[in-house]
Amino acid sequence: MAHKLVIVESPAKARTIGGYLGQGYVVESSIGHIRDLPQSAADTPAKIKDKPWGRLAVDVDHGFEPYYVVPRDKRAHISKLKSLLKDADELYLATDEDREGEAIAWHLLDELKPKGIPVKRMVFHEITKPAIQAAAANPRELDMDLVEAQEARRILDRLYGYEVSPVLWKKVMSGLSAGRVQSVATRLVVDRERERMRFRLASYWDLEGTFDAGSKHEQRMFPARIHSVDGARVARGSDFGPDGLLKSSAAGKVVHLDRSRAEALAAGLEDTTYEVRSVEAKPYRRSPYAPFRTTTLQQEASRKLGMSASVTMSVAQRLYENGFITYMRTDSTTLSDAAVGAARAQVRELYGAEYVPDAPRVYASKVKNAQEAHEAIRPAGDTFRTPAQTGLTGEQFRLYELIWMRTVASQMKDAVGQSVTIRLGGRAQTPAGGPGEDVVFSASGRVITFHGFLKAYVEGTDDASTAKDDAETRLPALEEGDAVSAASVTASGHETKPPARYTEATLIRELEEREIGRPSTYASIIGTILNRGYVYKKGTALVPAWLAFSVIRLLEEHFPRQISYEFTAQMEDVLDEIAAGRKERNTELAEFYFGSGDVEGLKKLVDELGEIDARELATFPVGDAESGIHLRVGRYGPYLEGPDDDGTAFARRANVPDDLPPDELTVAKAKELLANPAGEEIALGSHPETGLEVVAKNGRFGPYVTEVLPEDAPKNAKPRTGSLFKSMSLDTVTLDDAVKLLSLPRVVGAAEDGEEITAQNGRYGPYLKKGSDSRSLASEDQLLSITLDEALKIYAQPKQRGRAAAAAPLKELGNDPVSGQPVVVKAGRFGEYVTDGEYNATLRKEDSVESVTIERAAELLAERRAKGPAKKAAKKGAKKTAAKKTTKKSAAKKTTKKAAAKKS
DNA sequence: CAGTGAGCGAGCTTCCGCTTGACTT
Repeated sequence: MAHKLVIVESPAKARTIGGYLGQGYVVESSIGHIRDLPQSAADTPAKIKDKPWGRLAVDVDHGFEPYYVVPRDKRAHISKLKSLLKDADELYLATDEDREGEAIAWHLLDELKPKGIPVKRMVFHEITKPAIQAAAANPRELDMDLVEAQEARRILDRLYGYEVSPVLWKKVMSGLSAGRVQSVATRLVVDRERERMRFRLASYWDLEGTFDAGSKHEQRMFPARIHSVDGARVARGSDFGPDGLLKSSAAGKVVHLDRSRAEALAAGLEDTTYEVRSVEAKPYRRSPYAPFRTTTLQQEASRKLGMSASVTMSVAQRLYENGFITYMRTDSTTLSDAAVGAARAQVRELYGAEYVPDAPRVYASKVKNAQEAHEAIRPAGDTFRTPAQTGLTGEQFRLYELIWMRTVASQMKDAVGQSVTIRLGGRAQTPAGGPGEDVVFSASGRVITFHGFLKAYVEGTDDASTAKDDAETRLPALEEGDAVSAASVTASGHETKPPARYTEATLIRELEEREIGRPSTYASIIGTILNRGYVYKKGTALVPAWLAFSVIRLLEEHFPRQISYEFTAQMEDVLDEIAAGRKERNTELAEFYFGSGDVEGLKKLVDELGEIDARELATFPVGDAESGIHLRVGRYGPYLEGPDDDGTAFARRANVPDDLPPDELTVAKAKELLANPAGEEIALGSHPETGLEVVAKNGRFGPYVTEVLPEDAPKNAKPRTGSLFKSMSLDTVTLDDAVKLLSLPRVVGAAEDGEEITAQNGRYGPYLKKGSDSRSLASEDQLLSITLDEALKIYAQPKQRGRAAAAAPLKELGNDPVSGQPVVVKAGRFGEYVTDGEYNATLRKEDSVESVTIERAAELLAERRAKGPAKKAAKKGAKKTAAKKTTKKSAAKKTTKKAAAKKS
């Protein structure tokens, strides 16, 4: 029997909706996007691979046409949808009503290609039976402007990521990445660390007193803090800037107490009695927090349950799939009518009718670019289950409880009370007993008379020193003119603190406020910058690695527009214009990529990067220039360079521990590190012949042994060194081993022509050397054991071309149909490959030595041949090769040439 | 960051946003 096929995005949603729509409908899910730009070279169709823009899969020269593929893991699912469509007499595309959802609907249409049946776009914002039935009855058309906006977003992100990342590979390190979102996230963390590094603390003092209101008062003792001296307010932390100086707004108006002044004042106040100068009472009122959206859930789960963003999301996913909560990736704080009713009913039941506001509370979204395709995150259903009724346990229980409490509290009355500020005045005495300064103390209190929502839910704080919303401080009921005595007055010192590092939760909140990233990606953004090594966690704090300083500096200097904090927000505005049909996708992409007017295009920036000095980029002064110390980010991590004992500039080096936060690398710390360079030295004993101390260390090229030269050795004398053999390790190496290693290079003997043959270890392993003629050895042990006879035998052989003893083929396949040459599979430096003697072709991911046949090999070789001979390919491939070789140095010429070639 | 001689077969890394997979006893 024919049915109507409804496609939504999520399987869990499909199940629920299926129940609401009933017979005649088949509800399936797309499981998110079904097509995308190819993610890697392996997924890129052969027909576009060789195009100049093949790597991008976007034809930048012809209308930015994207080339989409169905990812491997989605193919089976697409087949399933197609077969369901065969028996359908109507297709409803019911993906989310936002930019991405509209695009998914269009991709479904374009991929499934329904024939001769009506196709409708169905949208809803809450999953309740009436909402779904109404949506099915009132479909609309696909909004192609919205789809265009999504494509623009997708293509822009691709161009940004896939053009800028390779710049980093060339200039900083292979495998790095840049992107619209991750780079700004990294920049936030780096900028915060820079603030901390620039920060200078200020110290200031004040007086804290405990006062006694007298026996009439039930609440007798209360604390107060100094407020002013002779009418001038006493400086507090917020009066100081990050430079450690009083802010200009405070200068001249406040009095900055130092220790001696504060202590003198305290002493002068010993016998003082005070009078109440003023009592100021203000009503206190607090409204409930909005129901959870993705970011606020992540923050509270972090503060209260100690869950990382990714753990929170996976626990929430399980709750969602099992029908306990609504969808967890949302930027909306809206509750459906049913949810509001359920929350209010629950409030009445649990706390009583006096806690239920007269009218339901409505929460408008605070998020500017909110797409509002879903509800807030709340308990599922038309009536809420209490946590105890769910039968949940562990993390799921705790997260459900959090969501439930927050939702219920959001439909409760305000908390009300009073806040009171009391000022007490008294006169200090000078040491001589004369009248000193007039001193005012201030005490503040808060009393909550009706807790309202706070009874159910109090938001956590990121900073332990911040008072929670339900914190109360009671003060005695004093009146102006009352006399008060001090039980104690003490001077206390304080220091300003640098701005705190971001945590996962606070970084996510910052990104959301700046409209960067989406609910489905917040958790993974953190994962990306951690995985790339840009940032690491110290406790819950996110600390930037020096690598991030290098990368961000490059981006700031060469891609200022793209890395700006405003970039995404501006992009969102443009996308909205495209969605509204007021701007063109291609015009905007062209401006971004090729530039226009004042806007410099991305392509030009990338093409003209030749002059970037990678060394300069990775060098950071420690302290000011006078310190003579700088930090370098090398391939093996950060290291310091500073003056050696003779004062030679930057001659001494030392590693920087991986876990030393950048703001802790002070000049003093750097000097300490430079004074104790290198890693651990393992003393092996003294050399039986030279008497010199022999040590083993880990170095740039791996573990090695070396001698320690005496203090009085000539300055240019160099200690002998030798790499450990692969069979040895630092833990087990003996003095005996070390002596042998230090004896290398070993003179094996003289050849017939009188030239000396030596055996030594080198970059490519053990080898023999006779003048400029070298031969590889099979094993390191031969360095110590090979005899002159054996060496001469090796030299009697003609020099091996290529890899020394050509390894035996892994498999013989037969003859190639084209060249007629025998084809074999071999293992090489870059993996397994097939060769016919002239051409070599690496096996692809889908191939294996076992599975490869002569037919497959012929195919690979034919592909390889099509690219031309290895050496002749130099013309076309030279630039490519150059690019790779220059990873460590400069790629100046290569990029500009490429630019010229592409322009034509 | 210890300084050590060749010649030779590359291909790939990467973006942001949607959404769940899962090879086993």
